[in-house]
Amino acid sequence: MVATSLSPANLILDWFDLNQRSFPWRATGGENPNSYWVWLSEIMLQQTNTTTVQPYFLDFIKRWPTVNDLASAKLDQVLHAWQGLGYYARARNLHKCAKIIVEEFNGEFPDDEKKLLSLPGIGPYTAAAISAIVFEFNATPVDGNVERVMARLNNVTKPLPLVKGELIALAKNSTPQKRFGDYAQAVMDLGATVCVPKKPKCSICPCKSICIGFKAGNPEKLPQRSPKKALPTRYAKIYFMRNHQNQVFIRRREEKGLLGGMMELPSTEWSVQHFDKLEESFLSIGIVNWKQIPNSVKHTFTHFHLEMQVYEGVADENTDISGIWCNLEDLDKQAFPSLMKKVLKHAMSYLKI
DNA sequence: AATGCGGGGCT
DNA sequence: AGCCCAGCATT
Repeated sequence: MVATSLSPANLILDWFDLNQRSFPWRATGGENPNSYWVWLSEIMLQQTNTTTVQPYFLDFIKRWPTVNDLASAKLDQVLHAWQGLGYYARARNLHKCAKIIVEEFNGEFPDDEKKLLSLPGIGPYTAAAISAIVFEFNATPVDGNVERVMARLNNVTKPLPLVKGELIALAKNSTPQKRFGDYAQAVMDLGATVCVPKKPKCSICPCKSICIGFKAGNPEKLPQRSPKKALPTRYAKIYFMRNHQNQVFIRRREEKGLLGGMMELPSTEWSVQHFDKLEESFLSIGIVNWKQIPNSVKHTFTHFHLEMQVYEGVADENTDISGIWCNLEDLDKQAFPSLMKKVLKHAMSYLKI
């Protein structure tokens, strides 16, 4: 049946069979996927590349081989292991979800897409991915890869996010009535290795003959996106404060919001006002002789740039603010986000410690 | 529907 | 410097 074998789904599945990629979370041969591994990897892979995820994944399953082990861990241990991976709400929800799986689902992930969707950190994409990959349900996970492949195959030229619903419908309609897990991974693999955002490799694409976007001539322009706003810049002064025992003052950020639950050095407000307009409350809390460290630390978040001037000083014995005095050699045991690692490196490099 | 939420690896 | 990414939660 030529018409069937030339369907996009069959072309993609045939390509997948010849181009299997190996990942530590992916089942090989005939073995069943490990639901804990699939779930953990899918959470890590939200907005994050496989190359970035792989070492974190291996570290996690070594520390916590089962969902029961993860549920028994302290949140701070999980945040520490997650440090550098970003989107820290994922780590908090991961831990919360593990506890629910153990306490309410007897340690087993529910074989029900709606129940999966109700769990913290699991949205439409992840619920569909687990349903298809672990349970072989008829589910269609739609991520950025799938959106791009669908937009090009069907030459959808209207911009995201306007056409998101349309792309989801196209993805569902092209899902074959077989091999749901393989197909879900096949489309994403195609998007990650062939139908890539820049300079797609159409010459080796299994769908070249049926791709309307390719036929139209500019698949690399798809999907279109609505223009984004320029990021504002915020400024702050941040304080590398030691005491006479040569300990560093650190504290924990609030559980919610930006870098929630992670450790930080104290700083002024992160203000759109420039440095010279910033309040300098830390200059008056019993510190002698703050010195500004030359240059600044720059960092970019999802929605703003941040530029920080770093100050160093030694606190007198009466300094009384809320936080932790941390030994220098214990700093790497703390759950610092990348920004704080940059600041620490900047200060300690300057101070030669 | 819009916004907040990291960080790294491309070009 | 801008782009993208195996998205979710909140409002």
